[in-house]
Amino acid sequence: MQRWLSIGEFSKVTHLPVKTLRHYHEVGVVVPAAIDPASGYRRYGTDQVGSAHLVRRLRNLDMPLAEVRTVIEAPEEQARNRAILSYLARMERQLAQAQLAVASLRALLEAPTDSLVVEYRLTPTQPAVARRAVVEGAAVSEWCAATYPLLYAAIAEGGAVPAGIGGALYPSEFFEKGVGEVIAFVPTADRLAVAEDSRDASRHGLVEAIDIPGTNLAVALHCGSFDELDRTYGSLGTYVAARSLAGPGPIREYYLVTPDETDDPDELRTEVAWPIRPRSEDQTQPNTKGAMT
Amino acid sequence: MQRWLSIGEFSKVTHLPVKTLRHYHEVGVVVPAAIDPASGYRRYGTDQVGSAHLVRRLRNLDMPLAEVRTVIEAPEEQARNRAILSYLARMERQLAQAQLAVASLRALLEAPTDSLVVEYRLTPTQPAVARRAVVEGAAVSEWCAATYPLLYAAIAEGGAVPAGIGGALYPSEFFEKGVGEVIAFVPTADRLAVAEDSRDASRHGLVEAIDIPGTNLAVALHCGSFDELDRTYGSLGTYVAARSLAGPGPIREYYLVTPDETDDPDELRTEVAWPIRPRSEDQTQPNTKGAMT
DNA sequence: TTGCTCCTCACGTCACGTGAGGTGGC
DNA sequence: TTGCTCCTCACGTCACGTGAGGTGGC
Repeated sequence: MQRWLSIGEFSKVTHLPVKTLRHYHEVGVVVPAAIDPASGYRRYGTDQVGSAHLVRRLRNLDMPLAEVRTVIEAPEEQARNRAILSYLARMERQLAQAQLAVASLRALLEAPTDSLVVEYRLTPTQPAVARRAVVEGAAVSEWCAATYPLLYAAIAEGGAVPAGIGGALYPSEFFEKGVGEVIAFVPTADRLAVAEDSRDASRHGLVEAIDIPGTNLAVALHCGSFDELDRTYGSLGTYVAARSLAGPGPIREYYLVTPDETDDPDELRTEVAWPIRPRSEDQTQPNTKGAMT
Repeated sequence: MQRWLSIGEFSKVTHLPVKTLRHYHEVGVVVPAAIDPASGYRRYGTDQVGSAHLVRRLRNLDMPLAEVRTVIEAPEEQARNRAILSYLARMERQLAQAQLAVASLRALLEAPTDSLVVEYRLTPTQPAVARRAVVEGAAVSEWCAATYPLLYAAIAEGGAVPAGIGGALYPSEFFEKGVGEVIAFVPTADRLAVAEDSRDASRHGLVEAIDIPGTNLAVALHCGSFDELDRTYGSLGTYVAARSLAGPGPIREYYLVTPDETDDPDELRTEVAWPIRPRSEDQTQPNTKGAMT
């Protein structure tokens, strides 16, 4: 009664194309129960159908094949289901992402280019608590959302209060390679000692006390979702480049109104700060405003 | 005042990695305004920033680069926006698809394998109106949704009424290659003459009058979403293979309760009919029932 | 002059898809 | 015996990513 299924039969009962099944065999995701030694024909067991259905669903959700393999090789059903459910959670976040991307595209098509107001600013060197990590472009808002609570907690633990707006440093590499070391920080009045403890305590949520170096900045205010930030980068970066103002150092963002404070993306306020080389005027008049339409 | 942007600067204002920009140059999606003849350095114009932003958003939505290129090369803004909006509509359908895939995976993990009731059936050759097309696996439900209204319209136009449940024929190739010629049909009492007219009238919604050949079938009822159909295929196909019953001809589906009749996917009813070779019992007792758990 | 930015070229990756050319099973 | 199914290579595709090795600009 126990019969094998040929690759064609298995294809029909799993809805996986034959070429795909051969590929899955090659990479070890769905391995036939037996191979006919004479003909080389693949023979699939009826008990492999359920597993193949699972593979098809996971691939429909774009789970990488390597990950699919570890899921279906998981010995206990518990671990397997946990892996799948965590991937589902990731997927659902990604779906929300895609919907934001659609909204962002709509916005780009409809919204006119805003007039740009650029402020020149000379920031002093400032102590801060900070956390750094090598982050991918797409993951940065998630990482920030996880980081700032840690920073505020570290400040509170140190018996201090924030001395300014929280921000982050993005090196050129972050944009040019799509991944780089990002430093999120919250300014403090003085160098915090407590932060050194938490540095030793845990390598994961590693919070440090550092100095954010002073520099000359060209600053523009971005109103709206982080997904739209490239537009302000475009306007400000073009403005800076057209005037040959660019200086060394990472680009900064200051988060004036954060997702913690509002649920409406339109109410978010972010300053984009482009490093510029010092100019003689800046020495005497550190806060100048220039406008462009 | 008009200045060029180097690839690094352009990368920062567009949030596109340098390697990606070079690739886009190579394939002609974002071509630098000028190339320094001495150094080979790419020079981007400030007016290219907006277009690059658009490219980034379209790629975030996984639009193929070739299509992105035609969009940004579209001379009139009208045509461009139409192309984008139609892609957005496609995307939103795909997002809905992905959410269904998540639901389908959840269902697979939670639902137990139902007991399978297999009915043997000998269908006579039957006249029908039909429409055929080479369809991809993923597009089939959409194609069917567009097709059945045409078929019912053709029957009404011919002054006839449907003589049975609508269905479709799926050749092995459809599953084994992932694409194949599908024939959707609605039975009629007699061969419809009018269908010949509509055949001449339009090559698009080409509706034909054909005979659906009689055959022996093993039939199982599928309750629920089309996305879950593979499970019934798995049970029924395994059942047929284990008993070496398989015969020639396409697999059929009969749509007893369709999405037109209910909005709840759980209420959908589809018969999956596997062609089997004739058996002596079937000659005398065409309708037998077998049950399996 | 040093270090940084930029260049090309060739190859790798991921998940298949596409023939070509040939053999086994009913 | 014929036609169908199945086999294995080898190469193609898509959208980049990854070095290697080298040069130009401030």
